[in-house]
Amino acid sequence: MSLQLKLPDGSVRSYEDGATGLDVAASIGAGLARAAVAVTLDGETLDLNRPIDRDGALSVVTENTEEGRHVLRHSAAHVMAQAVLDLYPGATYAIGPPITDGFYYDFDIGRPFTPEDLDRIEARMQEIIEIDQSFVRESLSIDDALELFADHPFKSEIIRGVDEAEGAGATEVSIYRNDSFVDLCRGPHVSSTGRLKAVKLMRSAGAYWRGDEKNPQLQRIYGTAWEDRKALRKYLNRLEEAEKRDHRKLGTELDLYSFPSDLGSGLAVWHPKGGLLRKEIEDYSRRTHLANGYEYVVSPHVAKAELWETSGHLQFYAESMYPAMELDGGQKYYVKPMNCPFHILIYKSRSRSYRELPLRFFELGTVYRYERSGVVHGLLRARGFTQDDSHIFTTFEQMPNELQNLLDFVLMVLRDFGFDEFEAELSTRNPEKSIGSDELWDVAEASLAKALEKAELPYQMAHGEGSFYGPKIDIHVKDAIGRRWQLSTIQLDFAQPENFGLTYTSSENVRERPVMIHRALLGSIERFVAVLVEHYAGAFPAWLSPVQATIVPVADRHQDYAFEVAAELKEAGVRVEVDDADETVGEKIRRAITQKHPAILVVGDSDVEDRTVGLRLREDDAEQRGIPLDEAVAGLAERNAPPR
RNA sequence: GCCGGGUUAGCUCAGCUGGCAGAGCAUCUCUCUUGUAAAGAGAAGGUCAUCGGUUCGAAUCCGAUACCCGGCUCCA
Repeated sequence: MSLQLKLPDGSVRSYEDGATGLDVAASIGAGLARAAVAVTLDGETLDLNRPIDRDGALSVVTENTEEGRHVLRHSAAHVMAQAVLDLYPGATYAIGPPITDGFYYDFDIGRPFTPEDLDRIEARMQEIIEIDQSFVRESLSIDDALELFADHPFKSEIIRGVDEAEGAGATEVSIYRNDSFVDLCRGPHVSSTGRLKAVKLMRSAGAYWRGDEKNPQLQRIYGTAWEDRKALRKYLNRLEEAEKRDHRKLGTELDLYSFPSDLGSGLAVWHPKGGLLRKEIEDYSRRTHLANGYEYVVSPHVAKAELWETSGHLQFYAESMYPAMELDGGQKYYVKPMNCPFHILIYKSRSRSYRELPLRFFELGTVYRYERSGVVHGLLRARGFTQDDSHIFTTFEQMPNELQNLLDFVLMVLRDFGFDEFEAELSTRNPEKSIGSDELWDVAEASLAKALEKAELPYQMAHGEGSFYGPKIDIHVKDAIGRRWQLSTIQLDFAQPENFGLTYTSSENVRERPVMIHRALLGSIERFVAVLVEHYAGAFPAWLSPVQATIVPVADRHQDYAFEVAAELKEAGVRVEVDDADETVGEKIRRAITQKHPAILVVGDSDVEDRTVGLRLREDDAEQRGIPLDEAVAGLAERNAPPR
């Protein structure tokens, strides 16, 4: 009997019975065999040294692919657990999966790991790697496995979980041994520890068993593993680059905003430069909404408890709300965590006709949410923030078209801010807990999906992840260094129109219930600014730059002319600064560059005489001399114009 | 909220086992009058986060509080 394996290039090759993945890889090429860490057979990943027991489509997983690194990292996690169990008798281990860019393992050791512990563990791991122990797979019955892991309660719990989840069919689990270390594991693994060429432990942290804070807290160690030292170094450089772009750091360096501790956790103040950046974003937002059929509304920051009872927030959302203020003889008021009830009240302020729908109320609404103290994170997760929030009230029939237009609008806005890679997530009904008719949900989900397809937006389904009151789309952008950020959200709501008894009069003169769409495009201005700062590393497009041009007089005698140039630029709408400090030209240029100003104008003797400027643009990194002032002003004014 | 780490000048950070609080940059003053990434000199700047404790003596040790940072969502 021979084995028929179909390779990715479409060819079918025959192999001896009992051939392993490594044999197949070697038959294709020695280089491939060296780089191989596993194979996939009809989608199932197998160890390289596992005999292939059936015909199928086979491909070789190499170590420099995401899938291959997954295998490396999984094996590295085992080696780390082995090192910890070696070094700390009495420690017990929980789970250790590969994750994006690395791996972790959770331990119960009775105390936290210190940085010195990590050094020791990493050193021990190196020893294990150098010994080059083989990973050996075995299958065990559930009962045998329970016996083997009798001293390790977390493992036992997992085994019992496998037993229940897979029902009568699954009576076996697999384990992997290397030397005396044994771990419950589905695999696959590299053939031996020597394959781990670039492993580094990153940090330790507390983590709850199965992520649930009611469970005991374990000690987690995060590490990373790559196919070679070079790839590891590249990853570490990437982390460094991300750190340089950190919006909290750049916010201080560029004097945009700060988080005074006297204010309280999660609350920011915006300095003049940050204020300007923010104003540009807000102006753009108002402008484009007004140009796209939205009506601008304004609502207060507090409202009576009854409003939040009607909306259901006090019932479902109370722990994220700032506590009540009591006044007027016991009347309770809450600071708003959301803007929707106010827009609903505007809708309800008079009777509505089908002729006015869809109604689109837009507001830059500032809300306050009591985020748990451990999760606030600069502007990305704050306790007070302003949403570019809108609520659209539409008939059921109009909904598909409205969603289509909305999605186009979202993408236009995100593109205007310099994002061009998007990904969406469509969250659908959870039948266990949701309100509204099947028809409502089906049409809504189909409309969302159709809108995504028409906009040619790649999307993933998040089945059952919709909230109880409606399905939603979240839109993620990819930034300049490849990170994903969730920004926009479009959320259908079948509950609030019901809660507030919203109606409109149809063409047949009957009362109908509108559908409500919540949506925020930038998300929150705060979070959006944070993402912009990190995306551009502080070097914003000219239209968003707080300072659009710096004028550098060469000597004191050029200052009058410098201010004249500044006045002309200001006249043309350019945000300009004159750096008249008692410093050298080089120093002033350096300051402007460090502050990421998009244009620097140097003026000296010849410029005063000829009414010209020396111009240095951020992207050119070289100066042009003797540009006529009129030309420079017109050029800068044009370059600084917002996208619309 | 929980686990761990942290908070020293506007910023970045030194300050060892308790014994007179420091540097660089920024700021201010003076000199220099400058043509594309840091001119020179001097000065000023601190309740060592806050409150309490231990001690002859606390930035340093202990406790509480506030704030910050890393995690707690990748599932054998």
